[in-house]
Amino acid sequence: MAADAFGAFLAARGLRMTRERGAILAEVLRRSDHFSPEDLYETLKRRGAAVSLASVYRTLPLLADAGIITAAERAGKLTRWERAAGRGHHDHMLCARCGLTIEFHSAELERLQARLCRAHRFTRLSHTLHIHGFCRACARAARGAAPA
Amino acid sequence: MAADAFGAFLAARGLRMTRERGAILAEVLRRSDHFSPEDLYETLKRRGAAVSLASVYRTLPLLADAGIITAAERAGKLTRWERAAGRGHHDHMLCARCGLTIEFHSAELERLQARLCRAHRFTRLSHTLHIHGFCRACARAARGAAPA
DNA sequence: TTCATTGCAAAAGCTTTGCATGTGT
DNA sequence: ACACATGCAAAGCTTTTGCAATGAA
Repeated sequence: MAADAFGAFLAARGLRMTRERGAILAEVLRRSDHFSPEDLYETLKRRGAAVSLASVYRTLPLLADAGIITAAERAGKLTRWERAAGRGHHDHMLCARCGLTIEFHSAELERLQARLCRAHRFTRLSHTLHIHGFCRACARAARGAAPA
Repeated sequence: MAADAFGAFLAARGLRMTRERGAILAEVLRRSDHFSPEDLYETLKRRGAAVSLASVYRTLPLLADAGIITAAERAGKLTRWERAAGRGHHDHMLCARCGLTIEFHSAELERLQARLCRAHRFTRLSHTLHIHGFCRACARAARGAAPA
C-alpha cells in the first residue's frame, strides 16, 4: 500500500515517518476528490487527529514528491490536490455554472500527446487538461435563462 | 482593433474608457508572452505611464471579460495572463527545469476533445492543456546531472 | 543522544478594498 | 454635475518560516 511506499520514500531521504504524517497520508488516501490544504486540516481536526495546518502544508509537497498526490488545480487562490496513485490518470471537464467535475480518460488523447511531444522533442512527465464549459443540465438551463 | 472592442465593451456596461485602462490595454496588446500583473505594472512604469498596481489588478479581469486576454497559468502563486485575441488558441508544454514554454496547436487535439465532450454531453467553451516535462536541452542535462 | 519535526505565531507575498480625490461623459 | 475610476495604504488570505519544544531512530 501507499503507506509503506511513503515510509520508504521518507527513509530514503533520511526523513521520518511521524504520527502527523501518517494521519495526513491516511486522510489523503481516504479521499477521492479534490481537496485544499484547509479542507484536509479541517477534516483531520474533526476526526480528532491533532495536526497543525503548518504540518499539512509541509507534508503535501512530500506526498507529491512521493508520487502519492498531485496538484490538481488552482481555483481562486487555493491550491487543490488529489490522489495520484490508485486512481489512474484522468482529465477534467469543469462546469462553469454548477461546478460539476467530470473525470474522463482517453487512451487516444494520451497517444496524441505522446506524438506531439515527440515532434517537439519534449520529454513528457505529466499533463493537465481542463475543459471548461457547461454540463448537460446547465447547458439546458443556460439556454432558458437570460444572459447577463 | 481590440481597443474599440474594449471601449464598446465598457460602454455597454456603463463603464468608462480612461487613460489608465487605455495604457493597460495598449501594453497588453503589445505583449505576446505570458505576464503577471506585476510584470505589466513594472513595464508601464518604465514606459512612463502612471498607472497603479491596483488599477492593473482592477483592469485585467475586465479585459478577460471582454475576451481580450485569458488567465494562462498559475505557476507558483501568481496568476499569469496572455492575450486571447489575435493569437489563436494554443496549448503549452512547460519545462520543469528551465521554465521554457513551448506553445503548440493541434487540430487533431481539438477534434478529439470535441468528440470526448459530445460523448459526455458536455458543452465545451474553452480548455487548458499543460504538458509538464523537460525540453530537449534540459532532458539531456538531466541525464548527465546527478539526481537530488 | 541526535537531528528531524511539530505547533504556534509572526512574517511573507499576492490580491482586494475603503476612502478621499480626480475625471470621463 | 454625477457616477465611475484612481491611488494610496490598510486589510485579507493563503502559504511559509523562525524558534523553542518534542519525538523518531
